[in-house]
Amino acid sequence: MPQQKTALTPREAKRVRTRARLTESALRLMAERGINGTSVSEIAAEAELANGTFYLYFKDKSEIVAAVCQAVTLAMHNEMNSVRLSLEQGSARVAFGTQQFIEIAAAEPNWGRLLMWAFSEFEAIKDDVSHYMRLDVALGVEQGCFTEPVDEFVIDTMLAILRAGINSRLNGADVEVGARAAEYHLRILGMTAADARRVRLATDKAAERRGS
Amino acid sequence: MPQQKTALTPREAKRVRTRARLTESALRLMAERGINGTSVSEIAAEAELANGTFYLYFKDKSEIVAAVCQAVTLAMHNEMNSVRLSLEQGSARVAFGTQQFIEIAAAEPNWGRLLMWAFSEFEAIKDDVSHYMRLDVALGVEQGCFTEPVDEFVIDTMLAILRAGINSRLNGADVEVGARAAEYHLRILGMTAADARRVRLATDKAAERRGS
DNA sequence: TCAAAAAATGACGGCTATCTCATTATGGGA
DNA sequence: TCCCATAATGAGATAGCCGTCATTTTTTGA
Repeated sequence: MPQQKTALTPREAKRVRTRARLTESALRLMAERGINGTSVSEIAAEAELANGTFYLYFKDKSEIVAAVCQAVTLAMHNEMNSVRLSLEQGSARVAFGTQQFIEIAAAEPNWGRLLMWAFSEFEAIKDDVSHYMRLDVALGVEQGCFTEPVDEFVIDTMLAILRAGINSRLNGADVEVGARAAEYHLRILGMTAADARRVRLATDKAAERRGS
Repeated sequence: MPQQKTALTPREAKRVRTRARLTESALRLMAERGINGTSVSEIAAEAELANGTFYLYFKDKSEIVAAVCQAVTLAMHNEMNSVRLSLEQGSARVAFGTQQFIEIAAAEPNWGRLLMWAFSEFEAIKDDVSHYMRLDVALGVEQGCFTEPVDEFVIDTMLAILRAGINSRLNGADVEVGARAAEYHLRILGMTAADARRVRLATDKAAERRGS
């Protein structure tokens, strides 16, 4: 692969750095105080820039909100994709994805907390988060793992459970809520409680074997 | 029972009427634009009152928010309590409560929409909504209907599913999402899919027999 | 009928937020 | 070295909201 890593002029590099400082500041503040609870001037101050500088990098506040939310969900998915994609059963991918998503949110609380706020204050986040979930569910349906009819309501319900799991975990709940959320997902999709547990346990082992 | 219906002086009656106009206006606007998205002056204007009049009836905005949210959850619970309390099984109460709560929210969309906003913008609503849910779940546990350990996370998950159900229903989904949410609740609580369906169907019949 | 009490008014001060723009600082390269 | 494109600044224009209060209007009941 062509390594054009630093094909950036010094000027471009500075631009990239400053922009990153803004998004990182925005992430920190928004995770703590919420999206609506964070002002542009606060973001700029946190990045040690003047208010007006912000607008050289983002058209308005909604633009940085979208950028930060997208960056976070992308980072979270990247962090689990190699293992996730190595699993061949849709049911296993659902179980792993759910558990792992919650664990990453707990390990990187700023990501998790931003997500919690975004679920309330930035509707579009749901599309980003549910994207991979939909793929995994579709795979499982194709393979006949899931009997329940899979429609929008099922996805919404799964998202709601995922959210509850992240929230519990951020508030100090035990690791096992991830496992429970994963099993709940499988049960919602039509598997028996016993099968759900079996798949989840098997997935745990497989993931451990392949995990970093 | 002593009928002291109009033991109100004319002055008191006017006060009550004006206050009601304010809460009704607040409900309408907040259901439409959200709680944070509705200003005190808008509420006053909708009630055809001046801005300052609002503050003769409520200390501040948070006070009317609490009043409206409490009134709505109370009204919703009242609307289903007679049937709900006549059911003897905790599992039946959970099934009926869930389904009915969603149906009432759909039949009275302002109530439903306010609830949706409140879930995001007025945390305390969760206590009001989950209050009866907790009682019904506890009853079921006592009766041995539910095998799953019942802790905060189960309640949070159930609330999340309830919310997803109301939301779907308000967005035009079919009545059956209520039934599905009810069955999901029972499954989360440890019942098999088959048992959940059986209980839900039996509850439907019992409720129909006793329903108004 | 009419004075006193209660209800209602709406302009206003204080605050905070967004976004603009004339101006200044910086640093890359001819 | 020093010019100039680019980056950064921060005061200010505009707007919205909250909550107050001196004033006016309405209503009651003697």
